[in-house]
Amino acid sequence: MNTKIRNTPNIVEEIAERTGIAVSTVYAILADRKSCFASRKLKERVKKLADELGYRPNYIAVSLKKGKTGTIGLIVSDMNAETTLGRLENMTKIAHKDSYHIFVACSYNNPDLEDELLREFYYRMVDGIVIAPARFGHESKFLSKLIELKFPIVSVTCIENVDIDFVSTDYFAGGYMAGQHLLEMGYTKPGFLGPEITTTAVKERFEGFTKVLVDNGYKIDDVNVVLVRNETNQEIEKGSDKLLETGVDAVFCTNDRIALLFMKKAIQKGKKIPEQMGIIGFDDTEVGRMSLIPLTSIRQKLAEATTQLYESLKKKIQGQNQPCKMFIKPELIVRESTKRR
Amino acid sequence: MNTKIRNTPNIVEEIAERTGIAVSTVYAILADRKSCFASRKLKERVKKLADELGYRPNYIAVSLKKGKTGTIGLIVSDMNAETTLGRLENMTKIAHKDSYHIFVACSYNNPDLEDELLREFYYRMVDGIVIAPARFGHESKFLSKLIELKFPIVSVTCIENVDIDFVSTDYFAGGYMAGQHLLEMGYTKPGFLGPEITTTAVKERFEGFTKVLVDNGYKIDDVNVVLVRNETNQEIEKGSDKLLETGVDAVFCTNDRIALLFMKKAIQKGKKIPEQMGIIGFDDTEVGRMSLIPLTSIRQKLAEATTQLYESLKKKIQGQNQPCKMFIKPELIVRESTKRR
DNA sequence: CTGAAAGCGCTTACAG
DNA sequence: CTGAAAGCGCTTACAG
Repeated sequence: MNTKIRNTPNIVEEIAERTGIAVSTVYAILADRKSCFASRKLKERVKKLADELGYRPNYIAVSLKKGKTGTIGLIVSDMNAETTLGRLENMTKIAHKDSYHIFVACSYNNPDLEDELLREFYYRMVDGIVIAPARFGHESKFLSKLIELKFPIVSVTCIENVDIDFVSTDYFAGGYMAGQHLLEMGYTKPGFLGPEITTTAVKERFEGFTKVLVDNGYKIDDVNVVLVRNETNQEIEKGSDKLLETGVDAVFCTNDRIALLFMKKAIQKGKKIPEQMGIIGFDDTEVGRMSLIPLTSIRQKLAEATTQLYESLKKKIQGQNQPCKMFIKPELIVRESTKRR
Repeated sequence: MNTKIRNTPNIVEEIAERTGIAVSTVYAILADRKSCFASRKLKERVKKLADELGYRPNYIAVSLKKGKTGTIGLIVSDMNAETTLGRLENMTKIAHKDSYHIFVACSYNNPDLEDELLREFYYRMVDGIVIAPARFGHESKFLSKLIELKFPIVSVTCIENVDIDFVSTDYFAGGYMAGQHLLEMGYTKPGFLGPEITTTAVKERFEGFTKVLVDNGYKIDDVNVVLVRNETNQEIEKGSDKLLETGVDAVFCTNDRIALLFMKKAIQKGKKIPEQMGIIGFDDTEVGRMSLIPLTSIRQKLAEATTQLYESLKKKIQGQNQPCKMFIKPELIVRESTKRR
């Protein structure tokens, strides 16, 4: 009975045969095991043969033996945002130092797909998972199950009703900073433009923004707010028109793209920027930086957040499960679009 | 002698014990093997137990057995470009349909790091590799070795002196289309702005561009060309000034970012766009689309290219090694920055 | 139809 | 110091 169906010729066996030593000795030599006292000459011969025959240690076999795959799964929620690429870059860079490799998959904000991806990563035996959660519908059963199993998993945002560790941008602080900056620049009728408030990240931007206005003597009713149904250009442009009609002299938009579309509309209506209209976005993306009138924005500290997140995940993988719920304040990047003074 | 050091309790063994059947029968049931004629009741009991005990098939063990890991390594050359994210998105999406998962790593255009990443992917037993090659210095020994070994690997660009299969944008055609468009719009003094020509992708853009001008009666010497040392804002702005001084009335830039920086300079110098100055970029990125004066550009057909590349790779993984060297024509996207007529 | 056995390519503990 | 053996968790071919 020979059930041996090799995918490749076994090079280690061949080396053992050719040199007349045991297979396990070959392994010992190739792994530079210190308890291996083969002669220097023999060691060299083995290594040379290995090189000639194109030997590569089978990482899969090692993984099976060690119970660790040296692999981290990253689930992002969309593939458009510059922040996604930033997170990915930071994560691969940091993790590579510890010889981790990164699987990437995207949920497209679809909770069902997210659930499936979590399952797949889990079955593929990744050592840990970093998730940028889908925006809606987090009754994800599998996510809860992973947490219950104490599987190493961390999130880039806080998830409502789910006890997951996270390192998130402090969106409330971001909204507060945006509003404060507009007031400091001397604008007196600040407005808000964004999508309907269905996510915590947007809700907190909004609440931070209104908070600073209230702190400065505004009444909530005095603040002009336009929420658009979705973030298509068309909807945003309609929303911009609507907000412009209210007579605002400054606006905080929930992201840079929305801010730039608003800017275009404002200019079309004859507004001078920043003199007659201050505009501030969120995320500090290249579109804002490259704009003919460079955009003031709130920058998330992605590198710092990713590092913290990674360290937390690494500890979990190593079996130390310290809770980690952390918010990181973003920073204000002042550019032309708000420089009234 | 007990060398059994489990990482986890073996759930399959436990199920076998509890139900009084053999381990291999449990596997047969869990895999829904058709040659398995256990009673329906037994099957259900086994599956329920598996569920309760949190059984997951160990993908690593399966991989070891099958000699395939269901994994593709993607090496990108930088983490800034929108095209990188586009490729990544397309690749994960397509590959996921065949249950492949994607490892992502970045060479940062560093050939040594690229070499290392190729090695790592190879050792990690990925089934295939997709590479966006580092821009310079392709004497990469390991890449050549992989090709020699007929390891499944494909590239997003043609690599000089390396016999690798690829699906690339036809940059020459792109340059040609750009020049043709400027002429058709009635511009008469077209110029070129880009980095020093050290890569094929830039060289071909340039050659396509000059070709169409020559085809239309221009002499090479009549074409104003400014090449900048590197792509920092500062260098590009200096280059823009220099090109503006030559009296060009239109310019083809090797990418959208350069085009927008040039646009800003041209506007500062009082040029009306597109009336007095036509500007065309490359890559059709969001910065160009979102610009106050939307940018005409050349769009790479990334989705199509990635699909072709994936299909070629898949065949290689399956053992059919058909050569695949393919150029895909990009498309012209006309926006405001060249609409003179 | 069921189940014991061999094997995927390694590592580890241990007998000689 | 070397090497045979057992095991990681699965699958496959085959004996009963």
